[in-house]
Amino acid sequence: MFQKVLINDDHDAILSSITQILKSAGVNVIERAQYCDEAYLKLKKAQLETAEFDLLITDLSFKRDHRNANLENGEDLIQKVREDFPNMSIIVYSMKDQLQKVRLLVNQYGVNGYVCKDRNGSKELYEAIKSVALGQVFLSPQVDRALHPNANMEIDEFDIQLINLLSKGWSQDDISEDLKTKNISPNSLSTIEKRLNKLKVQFKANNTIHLVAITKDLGLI
Amino acid sequence: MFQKVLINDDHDAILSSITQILKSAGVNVIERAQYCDEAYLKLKKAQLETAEFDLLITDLSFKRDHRNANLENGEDLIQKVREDFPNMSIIVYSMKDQLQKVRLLVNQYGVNGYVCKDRNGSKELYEAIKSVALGQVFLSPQVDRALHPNANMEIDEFDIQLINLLSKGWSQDDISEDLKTKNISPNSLSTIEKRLNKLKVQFKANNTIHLVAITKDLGLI
DNA sequence: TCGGTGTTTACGGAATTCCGTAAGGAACAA
DNA sequence: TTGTTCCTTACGGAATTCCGTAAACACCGA
Repeated sequence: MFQKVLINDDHDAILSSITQILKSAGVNVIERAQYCDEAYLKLKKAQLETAEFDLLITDLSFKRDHRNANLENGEDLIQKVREDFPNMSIIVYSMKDQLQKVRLLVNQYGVNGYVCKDRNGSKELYEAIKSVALGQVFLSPQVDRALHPNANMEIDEFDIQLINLLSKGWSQDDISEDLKTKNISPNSLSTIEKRLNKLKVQFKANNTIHLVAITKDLGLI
Repeated sequence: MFQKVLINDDHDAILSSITQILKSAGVNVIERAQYCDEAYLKLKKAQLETAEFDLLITDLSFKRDHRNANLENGEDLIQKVREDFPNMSIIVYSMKDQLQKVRLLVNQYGVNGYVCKDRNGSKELYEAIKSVALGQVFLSPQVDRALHPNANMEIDEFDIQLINLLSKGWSQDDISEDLKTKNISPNSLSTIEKRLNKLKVQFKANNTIHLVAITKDLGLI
């Protein structure tokens, strides 16, 4: 079992809950953070004192407050942690259940577990901690199929970026021009329209506004 | 202090946390629900047994799952509870911190407290329970100004509904026609355009897509 | 090399949205 | 009553998006 664990979540209620779970799993040293910057500093400090953490449990979404944050969300933190502590285990404990996001975290950042904060979140987190301690990867059942890309729709980075820019107020023409200046292909207005049409069919969207709203709900952007 | 309290939240971790808080506030009888329908049934059952609850603490957002829900979210539940149990105290304990939503809940549904699940959510919930027990209305500091409408932008229910329908894929013309059949005024395409223009200025949106994306991020829709 | 397939690009007309101008009407104070 | 203000409605041209057709091009297996 893990010896020293850092938990990072902005809700005090969740921190208490995770602490309970860790204790019942047999973890002795538990530290808490409520900001990603704070979490990172604690990890660094432990490293200097050669008493490193061996597990990080973190949320993804953090509410901003008056402080200005360097690492704004869990994804930023995970990216940084993976650079500096490649051997540390990471479990994500989040409300998000978007396959896209899970896949990114597991495949790109190599997180070891992904648990959905949910009706049974506590129980699943307990299982995740035990599994990850044994060197396995744990995914909540709801997002398990994230890593089995078979049954999944084909939408690539270009599509995501497209919708993302639209949601930021860019016109289709803006996007086309921008891609041309950056020499990124495809970049024609025509292709952008075609891609959007494909996406509208896939997501059963009546128009572009609808498409953006749907994908926002899905957490794709 | 309250005698019998029902808590309703879909996260088991949060339920445990609230239970702890209630115990430390001196509440003896605590029941839990993880679905709005379940909560409503428990309230009704208690009424039949003439052992009514005197406080309901509920979340607003509930994840759907395989069950089909009658009451889909906390707002539905509160509306129903206010009809059937006009004297019951209600505290909302939610992630949402949108003034619009808070104002609606307090003014229209007469909820007695609104606590933001937050870095200090547990502490505030404890205070809220004590205040509401004394007959006061408690609002988290973050949303306190919701009831002081002075510094707030003027967006009415019509505006919200407008953006909401747009996000569901309706065209401006669709909306106009629908309003006409329902004899709701204003309903002209022209006014819809004008309202949208005003909103775009207010939210610094470049176009309608942008507007929908922004208001979705703000939780207005 | 030759089709077949799929993607990118171009183009044009239809539909919709955008945006300014202006008239009609209700509320209100002088 | 009159004038002011605010909201609603109407209209028209410009801009943008929507949608179908079709050509250009790359990739790949036969």
